[in-house]
Amino acid sequence: MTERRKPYPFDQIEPKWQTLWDERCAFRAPNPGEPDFDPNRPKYYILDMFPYPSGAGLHVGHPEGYTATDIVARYKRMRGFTVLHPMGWDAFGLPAEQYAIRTGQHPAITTRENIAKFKMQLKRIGFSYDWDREISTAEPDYFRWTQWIFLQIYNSWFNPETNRAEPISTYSGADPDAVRLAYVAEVPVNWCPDLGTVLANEEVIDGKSEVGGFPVVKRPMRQWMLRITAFARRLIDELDGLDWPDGIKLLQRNWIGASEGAVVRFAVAPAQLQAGGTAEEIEVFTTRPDTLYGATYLVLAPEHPLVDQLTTQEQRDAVAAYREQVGSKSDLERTDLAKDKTGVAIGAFAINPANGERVPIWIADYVLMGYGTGAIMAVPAHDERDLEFARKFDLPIREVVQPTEGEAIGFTGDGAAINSPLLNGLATAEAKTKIISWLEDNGRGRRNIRFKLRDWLFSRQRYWGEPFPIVWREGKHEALAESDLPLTPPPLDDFKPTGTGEPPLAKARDWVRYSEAATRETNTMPQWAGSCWYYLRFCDPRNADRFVGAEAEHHWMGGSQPAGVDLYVGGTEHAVLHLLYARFWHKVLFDLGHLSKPEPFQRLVNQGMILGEDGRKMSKRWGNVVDPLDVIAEYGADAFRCYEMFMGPLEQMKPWSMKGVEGVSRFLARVWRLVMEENQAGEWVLSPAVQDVPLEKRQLKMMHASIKKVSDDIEALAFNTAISQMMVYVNEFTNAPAKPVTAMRMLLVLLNPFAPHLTSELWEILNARFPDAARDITDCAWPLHNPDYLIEDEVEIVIQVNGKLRDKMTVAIDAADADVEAAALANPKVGELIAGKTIRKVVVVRNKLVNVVAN
RNA sequence: GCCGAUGUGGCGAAAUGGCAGACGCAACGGACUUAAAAUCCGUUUCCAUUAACAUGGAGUGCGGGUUCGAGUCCCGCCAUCGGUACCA
Repeated sequence: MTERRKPYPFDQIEPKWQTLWDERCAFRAPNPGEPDFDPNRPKYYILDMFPYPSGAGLHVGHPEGYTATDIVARYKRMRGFTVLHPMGWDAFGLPAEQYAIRTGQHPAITTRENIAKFKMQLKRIGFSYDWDREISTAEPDYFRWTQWIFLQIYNSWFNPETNRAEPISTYSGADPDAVRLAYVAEVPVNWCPDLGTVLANEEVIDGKSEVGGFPVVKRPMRQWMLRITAFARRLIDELDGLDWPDGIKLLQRNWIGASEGAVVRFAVAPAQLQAGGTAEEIEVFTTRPDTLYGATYLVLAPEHPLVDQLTTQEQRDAVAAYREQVGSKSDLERTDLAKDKTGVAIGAFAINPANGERVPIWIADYVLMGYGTGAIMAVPAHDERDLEFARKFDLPIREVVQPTEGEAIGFTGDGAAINSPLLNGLATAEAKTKIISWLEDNGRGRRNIRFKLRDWLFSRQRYWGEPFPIVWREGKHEALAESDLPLTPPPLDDFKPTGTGEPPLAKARDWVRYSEAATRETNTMPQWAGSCWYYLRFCDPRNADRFVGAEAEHHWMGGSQPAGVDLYVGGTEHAVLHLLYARFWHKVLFDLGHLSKPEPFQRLVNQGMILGEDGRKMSKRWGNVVDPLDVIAEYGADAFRCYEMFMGPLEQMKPWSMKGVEGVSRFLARVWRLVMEENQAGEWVLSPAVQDVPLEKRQLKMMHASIKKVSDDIEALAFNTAISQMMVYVNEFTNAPAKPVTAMRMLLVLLNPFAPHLTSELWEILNARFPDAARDITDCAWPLHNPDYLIEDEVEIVIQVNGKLRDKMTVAIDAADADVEAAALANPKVGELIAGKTIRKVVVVRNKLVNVVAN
């Protein structure tokens, strides 16, 4: 097969300019204090979600967001901003470790190879990253500071008085370890017996391991936790000022899940207290304290600590059996299969504080230990789950809320209180307020807000991650000194899980032994750790003394806006976890005085997924993965970039189409041929049609309309319509006998952020013949449109009769409404249509239309 | 179940409440060519009427509503996709 002739010589142009940009460090962003730093230029920080460098390399989905940010970066530079546009690698992580387990290849080696491949691919697309700022989370120079930040968190606590993180030294209580933001707890983790390891939540799908599909069970283990729940309120409230999609804000709010309600204390019926038991009351959390009179039984989570004390002799065996049964259930069984309610009464009773009634206490696995107080008051008449449970076990159901219409039993909305002496007749909102006051006055409860958000399980039993800068001495943890950082993982030949749940680092006996009396922590941090603060390191990536220099941080992350990164683009898959974790770390560091602003990412945009040509998700399995390098080899990087943006709105999911790439490639070739032509020898030379001549009126209009449209569209990230406009621009000039050099230059400038190689080359060629402009197109200032050129003296307006289009006419711009109305009524078609009818109204919209209403 | 997004030609898509389908793909026709590719020009929502220029009607998932006028705003459905799931 002979190679098809290239529509224009992108295969020569693109490497040429990529090399030049590299040599000139064309996209270097100087920091304050550096010689070429210009304090008069405003800063603009444009960030991509950096990739995990997998073995498969990039597919065309990755560069979608990267292309969008690159266009904005190039555009903002031309608008006079100093743009920080960096790229790096989220280099710790499971796939490299799994690969190591299979092949014995050290993860550091595969990671290095994968990074090299990713970087080469990105460079071939012509992105304007400041490669001097490249970072990798797996390099000691980087993870040293990840460990340092962990120590900041470890050495802090959340002071509820000030609502801020503070150094642990300001805590006056007896046991600082009980309030640290990083703490150790025995918590249930995802234990996968077949893999012999603990899995992160994100590695568990439908109760089975992502790798291999083996069952996963909950098992309590000693784990490091981060106290993110202390920041729940702020993480919700401080979303308000951010320029994020509403859907993402909502997702985060729901994930954090604030519920307003009350804690109610139920006294345990005295005779029921067992020998040695001290529990006198049970705290429940409810969002419907107004239904207190309808609480006909209590349910505790099976793991609730009071269960042992409260269970009566007769019920011991049944309770033990039930707890055994629940404990052995996998997640899958407890959620998916176990929709059917189960539970067992423990024999004890409690007193409903509202009416003094004795109500039975049950345990059931539909009540979760991890939420609220791990105990509920069941109001079967007004809660679906309680109703189902009560019906199954024949427990009493009392209606206490009357809906405006319909059946009270099973009604969970707001209504009027009934059968509730203190509250009768009150609407739900008032009833809640009143009963809470009553509870508070009587010492039986208080107003309370609970969050769904759980503390962050921060340790992994893995090799390829940041080791904790912690040692254990006599069963107690203590921090390493900052001077001991970075703490590098030990070299290890055998990365396999131990099978016992003990981390692989435990195999490095010498490394683990810190001193005679102390041993190192052997857990490692999760992959999220490195990505929690990489945007900060980009501000000052080579700083050896601090995680980020104060001046650099202030410059790039400060400013007049509420937060630092001006534009952050990435996929929705990180809408919750990454963005929440990063905000949390940022707030801790902010509270401790290390940062200028409380929020990291001011403006967030999610790019939509690119599907395969068959409309399915791109995957090896379907064989529909497209490699950017293949596209670039055939059509060039500029066509690749433009097509990625021309496909449709950035946020939308859309399928790939090679035919579409071809179309965009034809457009770029037309741009090339506006300026170039082939001579007899088949060489491309500057076309003689390009002349220094004035523009015709309609050409001037086209030029200025395009400046306006392309500028507005880039600001709005509507790249597809910006490209459409440039296509129209090119079509306008394609058949013009002379191509005015002004118009050609203008087109190149507008197109430059999208197709930087092609436009750089043509700019250079034009400069050889018309040498009165900037030497390099990247030095050009972005143009401003002149609205005067967009004004017409005449305008075509639409004539409607009863809202239907009937005819058109041309009138003078801004013609008086009365004149337009008269002209419309004089129109023969209108006359025909309104014959015999009465004109009720004539609507005239200036320069748009006239609508005659008649019947 | 709950939350969110989306629904417009054969396809990707455009449209501050004011000419629905810009721009591109595909298809078809023409020019150039010995021929093809490439390039350039044109047609292309559907239905009906007409020899033809053309004319009429319908049309943005479905049903209502607001308005002189609705793809766009409001109410109620349906479908697809994504997230989440006993959170009291």
